[in-house]
Amino acid sequence: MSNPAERAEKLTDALRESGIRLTRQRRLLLDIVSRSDDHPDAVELHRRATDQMPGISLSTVYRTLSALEEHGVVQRHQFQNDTARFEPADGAHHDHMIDLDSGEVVEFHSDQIERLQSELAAEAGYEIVAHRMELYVRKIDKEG
Amino acid sequence: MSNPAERAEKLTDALRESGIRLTRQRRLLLDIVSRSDDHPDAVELHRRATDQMPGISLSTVYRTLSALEEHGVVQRHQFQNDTARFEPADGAHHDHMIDLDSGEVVEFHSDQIERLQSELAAEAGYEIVAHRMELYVRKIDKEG
DNA sequence: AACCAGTTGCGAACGATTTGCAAGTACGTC
DNA sequence: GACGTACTTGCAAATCGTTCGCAACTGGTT
Ligand SMILES: [Mn+2]
Ligand SMILES: [Mn+2]
Ligand SMILES: [Zn+2]
Ligand SMILES: [Zn+2]
Repeated sequence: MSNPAERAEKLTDALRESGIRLTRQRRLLLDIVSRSDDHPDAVELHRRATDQMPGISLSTVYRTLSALEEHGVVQRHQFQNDTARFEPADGAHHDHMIDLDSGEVVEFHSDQIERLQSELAAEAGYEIVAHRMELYVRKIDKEG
Repeated sequence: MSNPAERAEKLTDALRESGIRLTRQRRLLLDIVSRSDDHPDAVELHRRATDQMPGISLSTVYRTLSALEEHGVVQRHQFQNDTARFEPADGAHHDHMIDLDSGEVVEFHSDQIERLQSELAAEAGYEIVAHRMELYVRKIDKEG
């Protein structure tokens, strides 16, 4: 939908309008998260941030990620037995497959599943506020 | 599939065969979990166990639940922002809807979704080892 | 009845995340 | 461009669900 640079810019604009104070730390983290496509966790984001801002604290990373999440520009995912992972929240909704061997996270989407989920909820008298679907997978072995 | 009594008995048999030692604490917890249909967490199970065995420790509850999980007679679920919840693992696979207002957990199953999940994984070159699907829902408001 | 590896209760440790607080800073106002 | 203040930061300590070390205990076997 957008390259990392405009993605970060778009998110910065969204933030400025929401009245949140744009500190150096927040700008940096927003930029780093926007450019990431690998669902990093807080410690990894702190590591990346430290390259450009040596003194930044892990607390600030956590606080900033929570703030960015509240303002809807970042999404948090809590996969099984793992630390929370983050990604920019600009794209369309999608779910995740986690490769158990490599740890790689693959994104996917199925309109059909989403529709069925809504129907099943409706049948039970509910509307869906949020959902989570994760497939823990292994590469299919092509060898004999 | 089975009433709580035979359910507990069936699970006890499965355990005995697996060589695990059947202590009073394990028998009690196995019985309590088998009779539960509300996905209790460790603290709640400890509370229920204490009624019949005042001295039982929370550590033992946690250790026992892990043991029962390893032996395949109990299943653990980690819903969003919540402690781990447990249920007997004798029935067929199902997924969960969590009522955000009441906390109630509703079970559901869709062959069609399960099939689509496998197809999507296969398309990406993967086979599913495990998956998790949770719908966080609210009762549909019938009022104007 | 004796044996002993597995299990328990207790308290301490763990680890990811959050929080209190004093010092620092963004940003609207003059 | 400096000022004032409410918001933010870095640090260290707290939190909290869960796990772990260890000495005492016990299930199941001989
Ligand atoms: Mn993603
Ligand atoms: Mn269930
Ligand atoms: Zn989805
Ligand atoms: Zn399922």
